Amino acid sequence: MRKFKVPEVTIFRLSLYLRCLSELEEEGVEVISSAELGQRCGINPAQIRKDLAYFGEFGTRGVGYYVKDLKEDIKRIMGLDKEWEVALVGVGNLGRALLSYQGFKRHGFKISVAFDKVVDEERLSAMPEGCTLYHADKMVEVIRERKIKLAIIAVHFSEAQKVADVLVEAGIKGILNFAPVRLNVPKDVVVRHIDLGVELEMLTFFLSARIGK
Amino acid sequence: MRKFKVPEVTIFRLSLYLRCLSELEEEGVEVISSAELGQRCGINPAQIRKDLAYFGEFGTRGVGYYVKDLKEDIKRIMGLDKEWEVALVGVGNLGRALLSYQGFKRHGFKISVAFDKVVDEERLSAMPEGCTLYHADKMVEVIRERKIKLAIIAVHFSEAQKVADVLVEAGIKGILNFAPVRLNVPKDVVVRHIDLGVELEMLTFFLSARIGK
DNA sequence: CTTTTATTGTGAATGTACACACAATAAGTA
DNA sequence: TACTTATTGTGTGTACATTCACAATAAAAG
Ligand SMILES: NC(=O)c1ccc[n+]([C@@H]2O[C@H](COP(=O)([O-])OP(=O)(O)OC[C@H]3O[C@@H](n4cnc5c(N)ncnc54)[C@H](O)[C@@H]3O)[C@@H](O)[C@H]2O)c1
Ligand SMILES: NC(=O)c1ccc[n+]([C@@H]2O[C@H](COP(=O)([O-])OP(=O)(O)OC[C@H]3O[C@@H](n4cnc5c(N)ncnc54)[C@H](O)[C@@H]3O)[C@@H](O)[C@H]2O)c1
Repeated sequence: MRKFKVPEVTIFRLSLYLRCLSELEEEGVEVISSAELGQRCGINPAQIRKDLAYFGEFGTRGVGYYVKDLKEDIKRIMGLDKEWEVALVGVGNLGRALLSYQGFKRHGFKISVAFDKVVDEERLSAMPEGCTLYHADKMVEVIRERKIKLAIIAVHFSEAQKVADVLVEAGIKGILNFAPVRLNVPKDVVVRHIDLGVELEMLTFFLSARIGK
Repeated sequence: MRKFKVPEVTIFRLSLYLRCLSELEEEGVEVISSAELGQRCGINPAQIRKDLAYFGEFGTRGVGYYVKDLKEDIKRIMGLDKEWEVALVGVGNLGRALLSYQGFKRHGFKISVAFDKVVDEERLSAMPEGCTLYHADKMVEVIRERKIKLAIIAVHFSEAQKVADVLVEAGIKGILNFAPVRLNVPKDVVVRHIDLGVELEMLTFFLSARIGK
């Protein structure tokens, strides 16, 4: 599909461009130059053009980019031209917050199944419309059956690797992991870590360096 | 303080090394080579040595690094040799999950005050021991009084920039932002964004690219 | 149809990060 | 003390990412 290797930061930025384009569309802007777009999302215009160039030519010289078209193009590039079902594992404090998060929908994601090793009234009552809670034993069966490819891990860190292994067995290909552990998975499975400890520590580094300077 | 510019990824990795060293210490390992440490956290040994070299010489040639010492050194480098108080703004679904998160303590962070524009029984009952909930109007006053420098933003995205402005006024120097908005702050304030939408979209890109290939 | 204008797409230059490979050196051993 | 061994700290080359700068070109104006 792709001819050349695309840097990971480029994908990250495409996602930013997409959000920005959605906002522009809502504001009724129809055409935008890389210069203006760059201003809005704090990125060098040449960078934007280079990023897009990995995937083709989307602009019109002398004019700029048609907001609606570029948005559709980036969505297609990122595989966002369809809805993605997501499986959530771990319906604890964090899991319940994620279940109630409305932001996923806007991006085209839907948590349609959740798993926990405890299935009680407290957890069942946290399930929103259109999402079913299963016991963790059902993971492989349900995920295979529904052909779900994306999962979120929100269990205690001591369980995270075990859960990841089961998810891989069930055919999951992308994992968003909130547990503070680097997961070990086959290389056809992509993992992204969200690590609050690390993020806060990076903040204190910059603060200390600044104050100490 | 620092002579040369340190890359951001280096800081990120220091935090990983730190976690790994804590684990090693618990396992009773006293000395470790960059080769072994690299193996454990999936990073090239030369990279580890380069990262450390930004800040001095911590190892012993022919031997390796003393786990306890290196851990203390990295903690000091990152400003983690003291406890940091953190202010949380927004005690909604996400905010409550964060309040109940035990992981912060291990890193030396403590959410000691929380703010919301709604102060009701539901939110008050979510406050753990040692953390007080105030009305959002009190932000500047309380944060100044307690000299808090770190804050977490967990309010609706439409409120995030306003909240950030108030936090800056109150003297906050580091912000962890969960709202899907790029915050505008003075350049002596550091912001880290946690953006679930972007993370999930990056996953779908890699999945689509792989499936389409 | 030709000229002007604006803005893309991209080669080349610069800057940054990574990995290799080895000299420097500390500790252990004879 | 001299020799051996292990492993760090770092100079150097390579790969990757960003920015600059401009030729290519589409649309608008004359
Ligand atoms: N709470 C937060 O704000 C927060 C923030 C960042 C990271 N995290 C991380 O997210 C993870 C979850 O945090 P939490 O606060 O929700 O914890 P929690 O203890 O409230 O919830 C964990 C849930 O996972 C379930 N579980 C445990 N093992 C399981 C298994 N093998 N299979 C299925 N379900 C299982 C438990 O029954 C529980 O419902 C932890 O690793 C934590 O470090 C939490
Ligand atoms: N819920 C999640 O799992 C999740 C995940 C990722 C990101 N986010 C983001 O985190 C933010 C919070 O999400 P949530 O689900 O907790 O929303 P929420 O609506 O449950 O909570 C928001 C809270 O902020 C308070 N608030 C609003 N404006 C305020 C202000 N100006 N000052 C003080 N308090 C204010 C509200 O009273 C409410 O208690 C959102 O921006 C969301 O996009 C949430």
